[in-house]
Amino acid sequence: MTEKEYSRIKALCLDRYFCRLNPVQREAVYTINGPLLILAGAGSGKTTVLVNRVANMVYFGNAYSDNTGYDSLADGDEAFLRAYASQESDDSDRLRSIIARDCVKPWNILAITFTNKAAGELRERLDRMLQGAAQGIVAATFHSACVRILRREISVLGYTGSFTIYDTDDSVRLIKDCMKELNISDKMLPPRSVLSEISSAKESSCGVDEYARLSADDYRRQLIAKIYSLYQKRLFESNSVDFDDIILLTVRLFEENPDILQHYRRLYKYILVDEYQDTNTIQYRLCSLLSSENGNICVVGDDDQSIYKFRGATIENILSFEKRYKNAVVIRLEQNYRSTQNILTSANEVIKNNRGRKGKRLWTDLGDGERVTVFSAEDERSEARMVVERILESVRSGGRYSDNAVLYRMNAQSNAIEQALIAGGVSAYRVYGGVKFYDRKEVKDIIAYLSVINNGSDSVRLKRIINEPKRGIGQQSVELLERISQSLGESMLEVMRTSAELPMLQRASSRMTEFYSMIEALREKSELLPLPELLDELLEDSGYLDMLKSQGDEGSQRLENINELKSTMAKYAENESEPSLSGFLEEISLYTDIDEMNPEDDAVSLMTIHSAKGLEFNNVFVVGMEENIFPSSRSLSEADIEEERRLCYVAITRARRRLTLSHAGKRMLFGNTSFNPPSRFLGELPRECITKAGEEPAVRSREASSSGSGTAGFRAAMSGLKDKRVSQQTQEFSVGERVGHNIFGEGTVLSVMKMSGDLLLEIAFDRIGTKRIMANFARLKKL
DNA sequence: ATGGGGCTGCTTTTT
DNA sequence: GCAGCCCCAT
Repeated sequence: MTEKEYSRIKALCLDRYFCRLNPVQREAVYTINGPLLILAGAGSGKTTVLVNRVANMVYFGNAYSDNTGYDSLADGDEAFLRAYASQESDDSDRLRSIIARDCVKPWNILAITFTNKAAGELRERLDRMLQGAAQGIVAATFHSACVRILRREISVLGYTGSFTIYDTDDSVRLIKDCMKELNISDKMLPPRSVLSEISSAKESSCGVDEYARLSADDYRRQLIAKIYSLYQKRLFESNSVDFDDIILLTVRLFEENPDILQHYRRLYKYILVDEYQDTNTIQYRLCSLLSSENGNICVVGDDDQSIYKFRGATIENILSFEKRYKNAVVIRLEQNYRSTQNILTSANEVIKNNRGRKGKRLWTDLGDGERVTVFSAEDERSEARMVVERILESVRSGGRYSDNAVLYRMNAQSNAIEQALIAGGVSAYRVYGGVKFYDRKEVKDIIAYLSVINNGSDSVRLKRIINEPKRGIGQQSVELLERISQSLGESMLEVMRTSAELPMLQRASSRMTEFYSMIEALREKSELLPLPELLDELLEDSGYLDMLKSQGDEGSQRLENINELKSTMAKYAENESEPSLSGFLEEISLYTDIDEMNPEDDAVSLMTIHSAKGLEFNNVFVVGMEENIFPSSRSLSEADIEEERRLCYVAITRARRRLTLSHAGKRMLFGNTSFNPPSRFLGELPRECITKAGEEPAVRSREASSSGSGTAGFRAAMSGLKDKRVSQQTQEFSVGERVGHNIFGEGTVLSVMKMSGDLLLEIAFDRIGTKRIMANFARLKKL
């Protein structure tokens, strides 16, 4: 057999093996070495490609491109290959044994995703496709992959392996403490914004020293630099890391320890990154550290679905992949297997208005399908009623509740929909997001107890429970205790143990040693008892159970939540080969409730568009398509608007068969009413794909304006201003009066209030909706 | 040390 | 419109 012929037959065999894929998908599957960028449009079968590509790596290795051995085929092999290619044989094991070359070992593959859910799905599909051969492949989130590395290696950075992972709430508490210690008022500098500043510094791999260096001429940044530095010191003393540290410390570990880096480079020879458009600078750096030697990095993403810029994601990573990796292969998956053409054309037309994109057009062979409905409602209540009617209609004609999803820009919008569902007799719905299970106070308290048992240095969580339930260790004592602990360089728990010997703590010492003994006893039990039993002991010994029992109905509700935590624990203990307290804490600290989504239960899904990414539904409603809502009133720059538009693109492409977009002329939100014109995105939909419906004319509804609104100056003038109750008339402007503004156009005054020598007006502009502005600043004209 | 009342604040949020 | 947080009064 000639080499050419062998190569041809071999390709036919592989094509047959991967016959469920389209040719472009197969190309991606065959490209296993070197940098590869897969631009995967929504619904283009990206996970299928990833799974098949891994299968190809493990089963066939370089078979596709490696032609060696064509001249030394065993007797019958050639006939077999021809038979296999023409579907006369199904013996893929034999195919493998003939053509496979340098197969990749499963444990040399690291697949990184963003959510636990995506990681779980990937793992499951790999298992299904590869069966036992998938053993050893690491499919994990960025965070869990890094935690795994840190647990082994972090001692070289001075932490110990049992470190605690702080969530946002813990971090804010710690920031507050630091600010108090530094005498920085939280009025001037809100702790949350300090945290987000520190977080974005970490996301662009900017450490404490570098941050301080870059802050020389900015007072605010100087303050933050001080807080950042103390915050980091306290984290270290508590043997704790925050979410961003997980990645940052891993990168630092690699950069400062070439031998460790070398080890992981040899381990993870093949790296796959899903949702690459959502990676931030530090994640990029991590990937490039790991892959720069082998160059085997495959990233999958869709620049049009990048919606997490506000969390530090930089679309640059995907846009400049080809520049960073010179020999990168780029493959575009544009065939969509999810939606009808009307939906896809709508999505294409909307996203076309963005400038910074790679450019692609989704298509399908599923046919045009129904037109997209654009519904105009009078207010949010009738909008919600319309949604419910249509859901009921779809269920009446044979659909399931779970075929339906209602998507909105922000969680606060869920209420109106929920009310209407209840009113319409639909109890089969589930609201995702909002208050999360692990955010509940009692759950956090119990987790704090467990954290202290696991890591005695964890001072933030110790402080959370030291007097919960009340045991007479008040704020005064805690502050004293903390100061002593800091000056002695010992953990608070340790100081409590020896409190009897410290004159300053004499008064509270018996209660402190008692608390110490309780924790110590529980720690000993934690080494002997199964986790759920440890939890029982904890509830008993700490007095938490008694406290809840005395709280009546609310207490028993809380106890129920704790029991739910207990069953999560039991489940964990069952599934894990070596269950441990620290393992459990780690798992739940990296867990969110959208992971809970259960395709089994037949319920309407209510969620933000952000949470809907990656999901699909037959029948999708996007409500609140209004200026100032979607796009949000906070998005003023063109870049912000583009991100909103991508969000709109994500929303549209969730729909498989039917899509309804709606807006309300009048909406009650956060306790006041606003009149907003339809979203500009509605105006970008192609006429031939939509049907208009609804209760026009809503109050003051006009054509969507597509012009950008506002300027940096106005943004500055408006930021930080808060609306207080609707107030009485003042001498200059009165409610109901018509006014003109040189940028926003004409509008009606909704409310007026005095504010620092000026007037804060709330005005419903005809063209761009309700805005709050300062009268003097805005140079309003009376009409 | 604790409990209640008023004031603030508020997109989105993979981990 | 609501919840969480801070402060104050007890």
